[in-house]
Amino acid sequence: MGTEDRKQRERQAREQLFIDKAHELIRTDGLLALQMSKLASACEYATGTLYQHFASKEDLLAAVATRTTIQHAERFRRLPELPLGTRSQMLAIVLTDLDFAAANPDHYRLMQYLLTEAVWAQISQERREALLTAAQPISDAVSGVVERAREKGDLPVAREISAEEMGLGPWALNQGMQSLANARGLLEAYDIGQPLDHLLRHFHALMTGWRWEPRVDPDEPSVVRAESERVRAVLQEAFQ
Amino acid sequence: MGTEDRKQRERQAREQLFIDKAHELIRTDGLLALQMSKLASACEYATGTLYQHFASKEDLLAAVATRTTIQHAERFRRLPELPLGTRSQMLAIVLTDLDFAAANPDHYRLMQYLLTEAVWAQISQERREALLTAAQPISDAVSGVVERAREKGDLPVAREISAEEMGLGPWALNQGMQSLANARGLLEAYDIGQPLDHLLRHFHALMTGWRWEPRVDPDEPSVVRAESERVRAVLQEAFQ
DNA sequence: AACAATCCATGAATTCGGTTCACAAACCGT
DNA sequence: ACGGTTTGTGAACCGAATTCATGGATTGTT
Repeated sequence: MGTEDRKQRERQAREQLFIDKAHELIRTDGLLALQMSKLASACEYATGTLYQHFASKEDLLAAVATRTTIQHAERFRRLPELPLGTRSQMLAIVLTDLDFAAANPDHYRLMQYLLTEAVWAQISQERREALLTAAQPISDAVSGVVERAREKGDLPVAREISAEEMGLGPWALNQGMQSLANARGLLEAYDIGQPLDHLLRHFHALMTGWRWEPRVDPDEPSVVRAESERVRAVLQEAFQ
Repeated sequence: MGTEDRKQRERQAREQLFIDKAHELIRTDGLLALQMSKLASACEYATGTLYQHFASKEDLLAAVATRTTIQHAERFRRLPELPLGTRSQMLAIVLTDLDFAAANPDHYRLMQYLLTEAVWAQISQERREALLTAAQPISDAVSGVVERAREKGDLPVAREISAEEMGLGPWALNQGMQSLANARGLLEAYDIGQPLDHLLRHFHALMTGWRWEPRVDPDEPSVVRAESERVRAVLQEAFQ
């Protein structure tokens, strides 16, 4: 039935419009200022129409986060092809994430908000799964690099730890640093600047601690910086 | 003026009552369920009275978090006296934090919520500072251990990184793992269990990567477990 | 002790914004 | 063209945070 298809497409397009506009409004006015009625009228629809697409405001926010996550995840798909050793590929993941966070400062904040238990509970099962699924390629990329590193002998296979659990280390380090960096005033209060530069050094310490070869010494900032530059150049090259 | 003093004390006591009761209500019914009017009547006061103490609900929550943080911070004060090497003292910090998080599952969630930009903005300057100040001893404990380790030669002094910035690594790792562990369904979706056990292994990898002596090999779970047991025993001994 | 002035607890009223729903318009097949 | 159904509308609803006019308690004064 052709008409059915068209309606489905139109519905889809409208949902996209809502999500894009919401993202835009969040970018300009902040998460706090987003109001369902304002969003609706900005899209030239009635408030009720929003609720034909999203079960709640949190649900809408989850949809926004999902969309952004899908775009983000896209960058990881071609990672294994890069002309980089496994350890540098892992660094490439962290750098990609870092750059993405810098370009989308709201995204981490939004994710942090959504993953708060109180908020998470307000999101429909369906959207929660969609969000997790969207993030899957990122997790897969991490596990994939770990597996390849183990196969190639770059990374000793430690007992009782899966590739996913290995990847949890850099993931948590990254996540934690983003949270801390985003909490306005927190790190400043402790005289800590440039948290994200330090993230890279701690990342190398972590990798070296697991004996992931070839080692990069976290002690020497210039070495760490040079390796980041090298990997960034490869990423730049590969992705236009 | 004695009467003034008494009134101050009573006011203080009432504020404490509000904070304690709020903490209790959060423990039993969850953060989501906390209502200002319910809290007020649970304390046998009118709603408006709450607002003589707290500028907003977020302000109240910050006060709850501050109180808990002060209790938590207390545990770090006597840390330098412990009969442990510097690296084990650092582990002691992580373990203390871990145990505290296990005993106060709401605290991390509450902190995560409060540090969300949207929420943070709702808290009065005063309370924000109080919360940061309350956490200061923890940060001091971390920096202190790093400094002592450097002095004793357990930890090489890396270039361009302060003691605070060194401590940022384990802090971020810890924080990130807590966030991930708290996001219901997130780690399960990626087949990761026991995230906090893995935290300890990654912690040792990080420390070893910075060449903090004496090394503990993250590869061997039994070694990691044994070291945790040893340090836990010392903590147990010291703090009754 | 009586009185005025001040303070401050009270809880009903206000406000705000997310969510619902009765109605109407648009759409569909006959 | 017409009945039936689906979909969009936005005013009304509702819950919960916050405010504020009120009155009772407390303090200071004569």
